[in-house]
Amino acid sequence: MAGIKDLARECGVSVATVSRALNGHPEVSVETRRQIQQTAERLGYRPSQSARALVRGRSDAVGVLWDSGYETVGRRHPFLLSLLVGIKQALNDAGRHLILLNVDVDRQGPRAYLETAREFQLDGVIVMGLDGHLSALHALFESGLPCVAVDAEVAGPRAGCVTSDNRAGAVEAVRHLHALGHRRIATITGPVELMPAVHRLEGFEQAVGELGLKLPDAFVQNGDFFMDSGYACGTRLAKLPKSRRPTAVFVAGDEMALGAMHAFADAGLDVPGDIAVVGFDDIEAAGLVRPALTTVAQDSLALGAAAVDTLLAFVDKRAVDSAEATPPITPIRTPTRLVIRQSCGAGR
Amino acid sequence: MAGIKDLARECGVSVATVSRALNGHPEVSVETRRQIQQTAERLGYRPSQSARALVRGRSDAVGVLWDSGYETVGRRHPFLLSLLVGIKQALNDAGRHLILLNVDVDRQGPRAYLETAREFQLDGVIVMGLDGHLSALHALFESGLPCVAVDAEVAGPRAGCVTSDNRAGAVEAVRHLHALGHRRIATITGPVELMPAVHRLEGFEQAVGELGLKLPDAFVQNGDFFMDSGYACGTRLAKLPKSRRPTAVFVAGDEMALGAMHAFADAGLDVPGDIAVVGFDDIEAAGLVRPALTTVAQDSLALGAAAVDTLLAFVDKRAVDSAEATPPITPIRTPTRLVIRQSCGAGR
DNA sequence: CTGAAAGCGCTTACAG
DNA sequence: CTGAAAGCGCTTACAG
Repeated sequence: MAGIKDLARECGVSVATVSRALNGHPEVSVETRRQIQQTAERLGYRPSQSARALVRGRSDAVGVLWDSGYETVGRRHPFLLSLLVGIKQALNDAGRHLILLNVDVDRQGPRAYLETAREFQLDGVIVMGLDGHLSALHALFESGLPCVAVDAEVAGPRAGCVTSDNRAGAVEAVRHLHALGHRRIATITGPVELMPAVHRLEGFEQAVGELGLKLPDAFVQNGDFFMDSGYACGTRLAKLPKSRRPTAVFVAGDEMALGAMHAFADAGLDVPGDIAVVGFDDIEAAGLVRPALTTVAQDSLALGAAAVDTLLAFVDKRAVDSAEATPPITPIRTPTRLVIRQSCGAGR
Repeated sequence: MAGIKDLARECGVSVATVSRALNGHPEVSVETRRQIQQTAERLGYRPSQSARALVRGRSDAVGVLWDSGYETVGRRHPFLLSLLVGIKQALNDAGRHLILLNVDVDRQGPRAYLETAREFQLDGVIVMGLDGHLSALHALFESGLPCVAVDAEVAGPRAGCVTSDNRAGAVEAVRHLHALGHRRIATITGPVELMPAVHRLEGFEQAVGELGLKLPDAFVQNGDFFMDSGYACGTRLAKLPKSRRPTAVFVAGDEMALGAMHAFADAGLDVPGDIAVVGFDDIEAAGLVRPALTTVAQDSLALGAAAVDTLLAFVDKRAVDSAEATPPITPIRTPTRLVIRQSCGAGR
């Protein structure tokens, strides 16, 4: 309610001095600053964010772009929601708020993301749960507005990417299965157009190669990260004659892993007795099912923090030489952690 | 990039006319409006939200307040995240964006919620996952700023409350168990200071009473909505001598229900053979465990929509007679739906 | 139906 | 160290 004028009058100084005092400018005398701060506290004064953003040309707010596709089926992708919590926490620590953008590219045209960001004078945008290849995103990344994509490769003058270390996570999972004695290890992949799915598959193949294991074609089944596809892939694996059936499966996502476990149960296979299962993500359900799912946990808090740190680094680095060629972006990689439960036969 | 001046120059009209045309004022000639709209489209013009908010005194944005307590353990409360999706969808339909507020009452003082809302000139605030008794919330609700709490009773001149019909949901669950032949039905409650927990317990007691069932003290076990408490309560029920043990349990939250199911398994009891279980919420894991959990589903999309509708109704009704006594608020109730799976012994 | 002008609440050169 | 003034990009009475 109280504006800067009221505060200035109350303190007997000009609005300029109030502004300086509250924004930490060094020229203000200690005494004056203290009085202004106290009075501001007493009156419950808060500067109008609109006025501030208008005059400064920036809002100190960060936008989060979040695929409507996943939204509609919200509960289907619990990892994204955990990630949102991680992002929010990190933004909180940075003293910023978060705007959840509602952008409909189909209706508002291909520049909608960028236009919306400008409309709010956002400091930057974090993109999650979106396929990085979308042309509408290109306009955003190439605009020079700071942006960070989670789990998607992007290019642009002030664009970055953060992701879990999916390759290393997959390698660790396979090695774990190998250490438990498994030699016939299959995988169920995510959709191969998505970066995390690709990296998890690469890690799987790398580890299998390094360990000198055979990899028949049937051992690579393609899913889409959702449970039903895991069930379908699991059914196909279960149908293999016993001598050619894997004794363990690395599944690139927990929801698919749970689907596969159901398929195995329905096919009369015991998990982990007949077939061991390791998932990826560590969604809540992983710890709630029985046998509990061994899985490669993503650290959503760390990932959110990495996204925010990366973004704010771009924000600070305003004076980028925009003529300079955009370098290929190396994604920041957050470590994963193997959570051993029962589905691999090791825990208890 | 392009401001209203550029657009005005391009169209050969004044900025006032541009503003009117784009804001749908009726005085603008059809021809002029069309030209302005097309040019705006072509230039990718978007009005500055800051300038707009500053001059209009409102931002067209809605804030969401979300307890940091739950955040820290984010994954622990999947229902809140589903609800957030519901809210976002509804706000999307209303053409508004959503600001996720980061407010630290401990650090910023008891008026922090309200001050933050004013700072952003929010149209209103939706509060979720917070105990409505917090004194810091009182200041918010009583301020006259439109606000809606989900699952908490509140009072204030422009304050509302939405919730699932927890009583009816509980009644339906108990009747379902009764129809399956159960006569010894216990419950595991949520924390009794929270409205949903209270209503679910009331619904349970009401149904048990109407059906003429006995309710020994041991049949009401108090949990806290989290899994471990469900396990503890389940263990206590399992330890009852068989003749005094319930044959069915209505659990006021899915996470506790899953905990209870584990307790029963560990005690050598078969679900649903020895004891049937019905949960509440329908979190993702409910459909992923085996036996799959029968549960009273909350409709998070409908609940989010109800919250937004209620809030926007307050926003439109600016001219409230603030002298008028604040009426007790009747919460809007969203219907629940019993999802029958295997844990109650009915499905398959 | 349209334009010129005031003003929303701030921040920031520019003087002193 | 402080103040008077300009200006950020809009909307809206007020005239015409």
